[in-house]
Parts: sequence; C-alpha cells; structure tokens
Amino acid sequence: MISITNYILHIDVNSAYLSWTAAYRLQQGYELDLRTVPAVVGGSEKSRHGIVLAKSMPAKKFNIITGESIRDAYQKCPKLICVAPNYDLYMKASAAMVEIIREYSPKVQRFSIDECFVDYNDLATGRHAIDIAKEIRKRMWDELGFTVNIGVSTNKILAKMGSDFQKPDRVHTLFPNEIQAKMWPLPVGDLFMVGSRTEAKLKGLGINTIGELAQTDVALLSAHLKSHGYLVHAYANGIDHSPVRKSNREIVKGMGNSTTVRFNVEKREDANLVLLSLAESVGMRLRQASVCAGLVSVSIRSTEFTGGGHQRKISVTTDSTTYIHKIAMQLFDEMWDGQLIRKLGLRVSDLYSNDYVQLSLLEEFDFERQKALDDTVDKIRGKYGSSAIHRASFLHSGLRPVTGGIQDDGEDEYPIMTCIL
DNA sequence: TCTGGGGTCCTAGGACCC
DNA sequence: TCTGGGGTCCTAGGACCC
Repeated sequence: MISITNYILHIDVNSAYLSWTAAYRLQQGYELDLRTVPAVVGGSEKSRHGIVLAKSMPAKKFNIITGESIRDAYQKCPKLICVAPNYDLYMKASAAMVEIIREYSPKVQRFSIDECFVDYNDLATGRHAIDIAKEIRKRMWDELGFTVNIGVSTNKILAKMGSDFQKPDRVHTLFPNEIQAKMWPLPVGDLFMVGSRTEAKLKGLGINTIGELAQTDVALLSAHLKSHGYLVHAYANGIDHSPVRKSNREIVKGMGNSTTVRFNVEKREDANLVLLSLAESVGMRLRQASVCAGLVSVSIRSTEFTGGGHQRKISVTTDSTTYIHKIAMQLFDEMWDGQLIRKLGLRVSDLYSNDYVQLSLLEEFDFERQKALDDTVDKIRGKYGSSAIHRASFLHSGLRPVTGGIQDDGEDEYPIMTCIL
C-alpha cells in the first residue's frame, strides 16, 4: 500500500460578505449577530446598485437568492435587514484568513476573495490533512469570528465539490472512492462549471445527475458542448490535474472596471466623464502592476439592458490614463447609437511588462509627458487617497472622478477597521 | 428606485497572407 | 470564367466562475 501524502484543501467562507460584516459589527459592539436573523448585504437602490450580494441562513429560508433585487428580497421578507457592502473590510478579512492558512503550507492559491486552495503535504508536519482542516476551521472561528467550509481531497475539483456539501462550519472529505456515494447523486447543476445554459442542454439529453453525466459517452457530450463537454465529463468523474498555483497575480490577463451610473446617460459628455473615471482606475491598476496594455474594450448597456462591446488592438502598449481614455472614446463614438445608457465598462488586456514600452513615432501623443503626469497623480493619491486630486471636468458633474476597484457605496460608510480582523 | 462588478476561456467568422 | 488549402490575427459574443 502506498500512503497518500499530498492533499488538496478547498477553504470557502460561509456567506462571506455577510459573515464578515456580522463579525465586524459584533466587534464594534453591536448586540445583534446578523447571521442569526434574515439579513443581506446589498447595494443601495437609489444609486441603482440594489441587488443581494450575500445573505444569511435565515434569509435563505425566505428563498432570497444572491443576485436578485433588494426590492424582490423585501417582498419575500419585509423584516429583512439590508446592510451596505464594505470592500475594505472584506479585503482585510480575506488577508487575515490567508495569513493563517499559510502557516500550514506555502502552496496557497487564492481563488477569489473568500476561497482558496491549499496543497498540503503531511510529510512536512506528520499531521493528517483532515486534522489540519479541522484546526483551520476552528481557528477561523476562534481568532477571526467567522465560519468556513473545508473540502479535503486529492485534487482541486474534488476538494471544491466537497467544501460545498452541508454548510456552515464543516469539514468534508471527498476522496476518489467516495465520488459515487457523495457526488454522483447530486443534481448535475451542482457540478462546478455547469451553469444554467449547460444544465439546460444536459437535461435535454436526459442527464439529470452528476453520476449520469459521468457515465455518458464523452463523444455525445462534445457533440453538443464542444470542448466544454470534455471538461464537465472529467469533473463529473473527479478528474482534474491542475496544480495549486502559488500566485494568481503574475498571470493576470486583463483588468477592467464598469459602473452602473446613478442616472441615465443621454449626453456624450457624461459618457465621456464616466469613461474617464474608469480610465483613471484602470490606468492606476496597470501602473501599480507595472504592465502596459495592447487592447482596449468598451462596453455599453442601455436602459433596456441591450448593448454590447467594442474593442481594438492599439499600435502601442500603454498604461496612460489619458491615452486609454482617448481610445475608449473612439470606440464609444463608433458604437453608440444614442440610446439611453445605464452602464459603461472599460477593460484592457494583452498585458505586457512595462519594461519595454514602445513609443510610437506615428502617434500625435506625448507619452513621456503623460507618464510624468500619471506618476505624479499616482503619488498624490497613494499618499492622500484617491479623492485627493482629480480632473477639473468632474467638478459639479455629479460623477465620481475615479470609478472601480475597491470602493464602497458612499452613503453608509464604515470607519476603517482597527480591530483584530 | 427591478435587474452589480470583476474576471477567464472558448468559438465563430472575416481579413489577410502565402 | 464559382474558385484550393493552410495559417494567423482580429473582433464579437457566449458561457462560466465568484
């Protein structure tokens, strides 16, 4: 017998935004634990950000689902408590969680703000992975005040599926010899990477459970789902060879920001300002990551929820706020048909290290001068905050001079957290 | 005052080249 | 004078995730 020494853990915060908010409020001296009553984290309806981002277990009992409008949620439960998101708090809570997890293994992959994978070798400590998982679960509660689910297995897909079993505050195993008993009876839509469209197609083929998917001829699946068919078939059989990567950061493919504007945009000049504020944050993020982009994309969503995207490769790679904005406006002008706009997005990709920025001789654009300006603005914002300096065109516009990334809803802000979390 | 924001990967079709 | 084949690049859009 060969004993397994390498395990994969998947750690997932239960109702992350809500749990973190609840834990924080307890620390601040609130009596009520939001996790014990129907409560949601959601944006404000007035600024048209009113959807449920996270819900408590009691809220779930009222059939409130993530992503639905706050209004619909109130209809289901009039006593519902709704609190604003606090992304600064979430980043801190996430960092505190990862710091503890890294005590057990150097191979930790942050999969999202509230999830990570751990490659754990029990030769290192002589302790079994299941015991480690139980200890991590307990420490999250004791030291940070929130609960997690942990899945333990031998690869990422099984660990992830395992962490999704009964919640909250549980450790589950899903080893290969447990697949048939624990995973195959589940509805096919529960499988990672089977979303609503794929689920509908599979049901059309008479496939209703993960087990049925696992035992379907992969040729049939690929005929209907192309390469996605191979993927979900492998996942249904618990097959996944992807490694736990130490870092996601080095392999970022693109970055973008988008915003639902507080009012319907009908004037080009307002769209121009919104895209400028998005370019400010995208540009800052590029410069912070020391990369330049070779592709710019703009997306528009109308008040009718129609719309699309428009993108263009650019002849230079750039991290210039002003240049990105200039391209974005070209794209906008080519695409906009005058419809009322609800949401605008700006995204850059084709990222290259900015060590070798090419300066185009053809462009009538002074990259050197803009670079100096961007650097100065970044320094001031780094020191005094992103609202310390902004372009005069935003004065009296009713628009944010910088849009995207970590920011809160503005109305009901929490103070910066100072406690242990 | 219905419907957020940030990502990744895949596919299809047209342009263009040899 | 309807007509091949292979390849890459570019753009649009769909599907999935948290």
